[in-house]
Amino acid sequence: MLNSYSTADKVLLAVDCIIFGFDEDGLKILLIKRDFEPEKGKWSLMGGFLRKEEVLDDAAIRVLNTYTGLQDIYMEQLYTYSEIDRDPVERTISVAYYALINIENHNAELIQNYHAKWFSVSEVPKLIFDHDNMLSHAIRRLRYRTSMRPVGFELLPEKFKMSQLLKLYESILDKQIDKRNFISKINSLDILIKLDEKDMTSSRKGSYLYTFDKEKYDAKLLNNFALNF
Amino acid sequence: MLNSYSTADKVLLAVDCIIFGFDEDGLKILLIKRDFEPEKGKWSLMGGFLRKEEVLDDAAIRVLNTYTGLQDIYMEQLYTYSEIDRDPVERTISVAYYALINIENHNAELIQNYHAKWFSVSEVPKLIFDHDNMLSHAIRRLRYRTSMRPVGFELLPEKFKMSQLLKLYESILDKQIDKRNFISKINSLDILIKLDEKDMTSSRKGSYLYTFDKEKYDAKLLNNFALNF
DNA sequence: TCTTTAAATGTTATTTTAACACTTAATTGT
DNA sequence: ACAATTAAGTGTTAAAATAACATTTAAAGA
Repeated sequence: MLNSYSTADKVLLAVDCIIFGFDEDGLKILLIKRDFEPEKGKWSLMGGFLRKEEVLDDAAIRVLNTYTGLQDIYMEQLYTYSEIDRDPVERTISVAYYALINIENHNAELIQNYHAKWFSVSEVPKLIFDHDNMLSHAIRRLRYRTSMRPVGFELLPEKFKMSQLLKLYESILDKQIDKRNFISKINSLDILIKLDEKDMTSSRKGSYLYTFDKEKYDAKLLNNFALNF
Repeated sequence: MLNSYSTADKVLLAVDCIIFGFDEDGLKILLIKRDFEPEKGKWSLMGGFLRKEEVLDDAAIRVLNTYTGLQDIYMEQLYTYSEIDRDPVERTISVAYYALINIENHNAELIQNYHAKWFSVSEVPKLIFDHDNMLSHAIRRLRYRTSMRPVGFELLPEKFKMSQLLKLYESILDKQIDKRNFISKINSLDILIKLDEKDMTSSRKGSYLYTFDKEKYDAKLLNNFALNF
């Protein structure tokens, strides 16, 4: 019988979070060293089980908050993974989410307690279970998102240099982008505010700082466009 | 405690299938009239519960096969829905899949047994639970897919007219497309084989039939491209 | 004042896209 | 037989977007 609630099997549902950050070294993800069996001591995404009275989005937020102390974070559901033996302990279905966070804003203490560490996406160690698979899926999704919607507000500090934004796009798309073409395309989106302020730390000339125009940025987030670098 | 398998809640996991088809009237979806409570008699997507020993993809395939008799169908996981009260009987998380099928190939008898019916996407009745939401999500996804990868092989009969392919694109994207521009773009993809055969049923002049070059089609399916109509 | 360093800035050729209308092949009706 | 009908088939051009490319500038430090 297809549709009997009472006889249907129940399963464990987990959420796992792929947490992206960005700093001067490029695109990073946050991993934790598992402190329980199985695979204790191995690197892993941050995860937890869904609770009965909780929706998946909230479970993902809770997991992220538990490990990083962060709230109000950009998250998106990625995919649901259900291979029978993906978790060797017990059949567990996992819904993956990815988050974009500003590395400067996270709670370093919490991260230390959980033995968490930022890794460059190009230098990620072998992860437990099917987390490698989730990560590569998340990177593909982030690349796609970057070509269809603006990115940066979630990952950069409030004030940033154009060269930082360029580097962010280059690390996400994993390719070189012509500086002049990049600037004119970004400017055509009309989502940046150029400040009078300069950052003098990185060059003698100094470079202007920018912020995102949050309203225009959010408007662009809603309507997909194609931005080809 | 975040990670205790033994104390974590278990939940019911369902799959629901959004089944797209295409005929002379345009893009359609297959719905069933529920023959059990709750919401008996209302229109609904096809669904079923995940079994303990089954992966989600297989559950979606099983549900589709049960209602249509079809096998070897193009399906993609869409999204996982977890609102607390989305199913009034019991907390149920549902993983939605969408399928593209050739209407001509389905098993009409099975569909009759289950009181299934094809609806034009523009004339879909109110659906149970959050199925309306799933459907609009699926349409968005299908539109996106259509702009990034070829579509048609899964939905059209083996031999088809160029005008059918055009109409398929127009119904998916819900807009008029210039015939000449369409043909030159489709030809530039190099996925069609023009047959010597003509279909004489629709016009005095007759129109050439085409098939997809399956190998080239599948190759394009893997690498996203942007096709702007 | 000369050197150094990253920042800032525009132009042009190429490619892609969008807009647009007439001819053709065959059948049907007179 | 020929005129009318119907959907099929076919190219050109203007506009827009993209990609390629190099020099100048502002300030600090030697």
